[in-house]
Amino acid sequence: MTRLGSKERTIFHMDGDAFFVGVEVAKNPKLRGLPVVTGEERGIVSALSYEAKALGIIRGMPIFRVKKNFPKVIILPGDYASYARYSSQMFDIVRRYADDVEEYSIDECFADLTGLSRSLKMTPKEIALRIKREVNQELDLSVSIGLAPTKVLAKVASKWVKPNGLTEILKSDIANFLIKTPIEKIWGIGPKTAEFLKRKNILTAQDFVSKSSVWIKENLSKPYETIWLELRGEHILEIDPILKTVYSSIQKTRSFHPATNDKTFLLSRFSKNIEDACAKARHYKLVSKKIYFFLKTVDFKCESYTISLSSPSNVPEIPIALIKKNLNKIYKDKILYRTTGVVLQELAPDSEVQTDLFGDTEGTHKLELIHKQIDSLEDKFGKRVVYLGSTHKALKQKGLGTEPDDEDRNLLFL
DNA sequence: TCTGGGGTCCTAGGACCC
DNA sequence: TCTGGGGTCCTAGGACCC
Repeated sequence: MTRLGSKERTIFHMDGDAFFVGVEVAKNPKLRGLPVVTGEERGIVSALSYEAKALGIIRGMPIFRVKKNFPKVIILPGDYASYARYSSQMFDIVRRYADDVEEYSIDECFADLTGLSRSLKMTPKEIALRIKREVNQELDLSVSIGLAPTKVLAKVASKWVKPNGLTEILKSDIANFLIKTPIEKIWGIGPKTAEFLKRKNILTAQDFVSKSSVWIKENLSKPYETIWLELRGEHILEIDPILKTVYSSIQKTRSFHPATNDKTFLLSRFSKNIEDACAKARHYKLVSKKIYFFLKTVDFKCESYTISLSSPSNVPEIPIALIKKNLNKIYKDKILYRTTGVVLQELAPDSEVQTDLFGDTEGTHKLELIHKQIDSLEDKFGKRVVYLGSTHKALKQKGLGTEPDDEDRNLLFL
C-alpha cells in the first residue's frame, strides 16, 4: 500500500508567454519578432510582445500614448474567442500526460505529476519538456514551466526563466530560490501585505519562511499561513481539476470618459451593465438573489448598495427598476463619476429554483420567455441586435465602449 | 503602474438570540 | 433595573489574483 499523504509531490505549473500576443503571432506568423500589443478595444495595453516590452511599453499603458510615442508598434484588438480556443488546446496537451489538470486562468494551469514518472518511464522534467515541445510545435506557442513540491513553489519556478523556460525546484534546493525571490513576487502576497512585511524587515521569500509559525499566526491571516507552509515545501493547496461552469458572482462594469454626474446617463450605463450580466447568467442557466451596484468617482472612491430580489431572477427589467429607485442611496449631486458596475450575487442554478407561476405578480415568467427569444436571436444575428430602451443612451455615445454604431439597431421598450 | 475588467476568499463587526 | 458570556448569521469591505 502506498500512502499518498507522505509522498513527495511534483506539481507542474505552466504559464503562456505574453499569451494574447502569442496567439496573435500564431494566427499570423508575419507578426513574429515585431513589437505587438493587444487591447485596442479597451484603450489600454492588455498584453505585449517581448519586443514591445523592450521599447519601454508596459501593461496598462494608454493606447493613445503607444500610438504617439511608438508609432511602429502594431496595435491589435483582443480576440477572446481565439484565446479561449488556443487555451483549451494547450491544456489538452497537458492532459495527454496528467489526469488532474487545473485550468487556473486562460493562460495558466497546474497539474500533479506525482507518480507519473513510474508509469510513463520519464522524469518529471522529461514530461515537462515533452509538453513544452508539443505546445511549441502544434500550437506555435511559447510557454514557461515550473516544477516543485507545491503550487506556490511551482509558481516561483515557472517565473524563474521566462520566456520559454523550464525550472525545477527540488526540495533540497528551495532556500536557494527563496533567497533570490523578493517578497512582493510571491503568489498571494500583494502590495499591502508586502509593504507590511517590509516594514518588519522581511524582504525576501527566505526571510518570510524563516519566521516562526507563531509569528505568522499572530501577524497575518490564514491565507498567508498557507503560503508560508507551501513555501517551506509542505503541500497544502490541492489541484482543483473541476472545470469552471458555476460562478458565485457575475460582474459587469464599464468606465467612461469624460466623467459625469448626469443621472440619466449613469442609469443607462447601469441598464447596460445589468443587461450584459443577466445575459451571461442566462447563458450559464443561473439566477441571482442579490444585486450589488456601485459608482466609482473620479478619485477612485467607491459607493455601493445591495438590493435583494423578492425572487431569484436573470432578467434585467426588475433590477434596472430597482437601481433607478435606489440610485440616490449612492449618488451625490456634485460628484463626478467615471465608472458604473453591477454584480449579480448569490447565484444558483435556475433548475433549483421553483418558478412560482401563481405568485408571479410581476410578470417575471413572461419576461424570461421574451429574453430566451432574444438570446436565440442574438445567437443568429450577433450581439445587441435587440436591447432595452433604457440602455440606448449608454450605447449612443461614441468611443466609449466596444459597441459598433447603433443607427439601425432595434430597441426593445418594455 | 496614476489605476481596465472579471473574479474569489477571508475577516471584522453588527444584529439577534439565549 | 442592570447585567455576563456565548453562540450564529449576515454583511460590507479589504486584499488578492489574472
